[in-house]
Amino acid sequence: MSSGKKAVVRIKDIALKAKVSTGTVDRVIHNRGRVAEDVKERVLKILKELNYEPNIMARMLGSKKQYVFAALLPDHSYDAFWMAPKLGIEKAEQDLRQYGVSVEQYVFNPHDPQDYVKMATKLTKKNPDGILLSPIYYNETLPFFEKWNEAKIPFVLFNTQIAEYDPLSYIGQDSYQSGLLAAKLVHYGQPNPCSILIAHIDEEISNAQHLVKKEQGFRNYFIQQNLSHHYNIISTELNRSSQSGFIKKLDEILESTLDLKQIFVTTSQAYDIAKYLNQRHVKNIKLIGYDLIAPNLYYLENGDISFLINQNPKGQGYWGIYQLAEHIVFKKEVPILKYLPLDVVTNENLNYFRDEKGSTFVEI
Amino acid sequence: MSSGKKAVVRIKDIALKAKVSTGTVDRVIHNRGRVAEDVKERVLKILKELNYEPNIMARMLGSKKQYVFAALLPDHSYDAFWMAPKLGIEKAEQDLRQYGVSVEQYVFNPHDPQDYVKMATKLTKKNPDGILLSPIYYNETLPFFEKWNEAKIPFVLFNTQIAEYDPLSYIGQDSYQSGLLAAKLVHYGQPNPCSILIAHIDEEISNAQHLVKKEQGFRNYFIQQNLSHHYNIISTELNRSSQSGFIKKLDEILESTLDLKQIFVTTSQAYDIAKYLNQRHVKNIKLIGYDLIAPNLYYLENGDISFLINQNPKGQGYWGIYQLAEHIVFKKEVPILKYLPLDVVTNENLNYFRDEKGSTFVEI
DNA sequence: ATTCGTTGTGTGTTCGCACACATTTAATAA
DNA sequence: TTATTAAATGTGTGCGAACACACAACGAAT
Repeated sequence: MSSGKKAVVRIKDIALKAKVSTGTVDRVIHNRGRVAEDVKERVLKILKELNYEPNIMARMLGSKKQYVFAALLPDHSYDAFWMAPKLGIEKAEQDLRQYGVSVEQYVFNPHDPQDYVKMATKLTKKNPDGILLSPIYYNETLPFFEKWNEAKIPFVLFNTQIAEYDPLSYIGQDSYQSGLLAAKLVHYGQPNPCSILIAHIDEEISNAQHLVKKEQGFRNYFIQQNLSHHYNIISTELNRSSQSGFIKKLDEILESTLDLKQIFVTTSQAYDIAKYLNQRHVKNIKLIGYDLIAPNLYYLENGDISFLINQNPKGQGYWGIYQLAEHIVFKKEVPILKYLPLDVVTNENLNYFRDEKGSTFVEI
Repeated sequence: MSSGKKAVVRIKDIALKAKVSTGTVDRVIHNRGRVAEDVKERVLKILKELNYEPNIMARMLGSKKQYVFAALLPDHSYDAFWMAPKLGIEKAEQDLRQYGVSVEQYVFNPHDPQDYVKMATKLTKKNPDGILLSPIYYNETLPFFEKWNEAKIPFVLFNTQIAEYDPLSYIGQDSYQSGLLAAKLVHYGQPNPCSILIAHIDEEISNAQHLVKKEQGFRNYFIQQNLSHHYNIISTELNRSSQSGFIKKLDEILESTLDLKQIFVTTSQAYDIAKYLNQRHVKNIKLIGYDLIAPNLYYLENGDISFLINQNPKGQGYWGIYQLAEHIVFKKEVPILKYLPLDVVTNENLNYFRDEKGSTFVEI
């Protein structure tokens, strides 16, 4: 049952009780100095005694302070995955507009580290109040972390984690755990011995730590379940830059692996495997992939992809900006790590994860 | 790139553009009358044109209005499921406290319709500003809907839907769709012909429309996929009031259905089936159930339950109160129907749905 | 003795909205 | 015509915090 009529304490009440003016109380609260030591003590004591909490509405109202956040993220025209974070960022911007928050987006070509550096430099020059970024280039990112730390600009990472140079927080998925989850789904759908393919598409595995973790999680599931001998797990890196090379490599794998029953695609390109399997009229291989982008949804709906694991990319963008605001605008504490849930999406529950009416799901 | 310094539109701006005073604009906005028709039109047009949105901070600041909401829900000591909505309600209350919102909880014994009526009556006497309830008794609820409609108290339903007597909104899951989802999971894990059991536990199917819908969805999946001939789907109602009767009935089913491979429990008592299967040392039957309550999690973790479908009960409570506030406090429009996502939960992604640190997932 | 600077303190204004109150305009009755 | 009233519109104030500014007191330097 809720508590009664808890009289709200105002600065005025504090001032009255301490026999000073509101200005003095204000100076004490904000530690602006110019208050006699004994008076300060007295006010501080009463502040704590009456459990004063500032009225956020009033605080926000008065100050016309504008906060400019910067978001550094890949251009979605190169990879549709990045559309969703962008939408999340824009939704957060809209929700926070009345608190004086605006977000400037700095978009780079995800295949060009130099462009990444260029945009990061440009962003830094603007000296924003907070930064949200997906640091897909490790080495190129570190110097900026140093700069931002020096300039005391808090930054939040999403989608890709770099633990060094403490960010304000990281928002994204737990890649290892998501590998475990994929393995569970594979195992559940394929209890009998067979071969399983892990496919990394269009990414240099040496440069993409999160894919390595996915694979580790996937393989470890079977080890933990004492099923290593049941399954023959192979992994490959595919590259779509050459369409014929892509197909040839898959042809080779299918020819040499007759009992292949499942393919786990660690990136968002499961649809390209589905397309290939369709072309080759292969029917008995099941597919699990990532991300609810349009081409994936097409194959999910007609059953060629069994499951998609949703990384909630829109939530990542939204929550990233929101975390910045929580810290900078509302001056609240924020968790350093914010893992978003691993959503198992099938044709049957797709509608609730799909971004139709501009809604998405995030943590409260 | 984000839009520039879009100056926020104030009543003053509207007034200026419409060549009237702020008072007139105010009257138009709040529909207080006493405005000439043509002026009203003009202001309305500009309002829409400039996309005016009231500044919530300023609005809240001025009025020290207190809102009291009432929540009518079953006592969680009878059924652990109801703990989560309660937590959600309390979290929403906390989040909304600074807008003057408080929530009074009216808790009833879910096995006693009279207690339900008693608490509903008590609640109604308090004349709250809004009501959130789970109307588990259809007939007993209708008269209250009428009363509340007369008294113009908006009410929001959660978990159980009653479409008549339009509520402000309904928050919960789509039972039919969730049956479809369960069927998909069953089918995926059991591609070969077998028998499947649908078990309704501790509920009169005649009095629980949502269970019927779950079964319909489940069965229709196989019909839609042209798999009816592959699977022998049987359903049963079990009652735990007699432990021996419960076991005897299950014994009979298992004896007479040798190829039983999957059991779909439509209620939150999958753990009791898991317990039974353990006692009988049955290993090759897979289980799918609902709700992340402790005993279910136990069996999910040790693998006896394959999947749990999460109904996001905490989110239902949270969002229910939040909807009321959106409508009553913030005077925004709210969707009549709010389906929460159907979460597929396994041991591998459980942690993100579990309510550990007081967090839960809801739509933004 | 005056001027200055420093420290401590109080006052007044602003933010956008809601609502009470004041004033103007138009319509109608005497 | 003027008085009376209703309708239409304008003005003013408070909400609580933040912050600019005013001002008093006092010692030090000129």
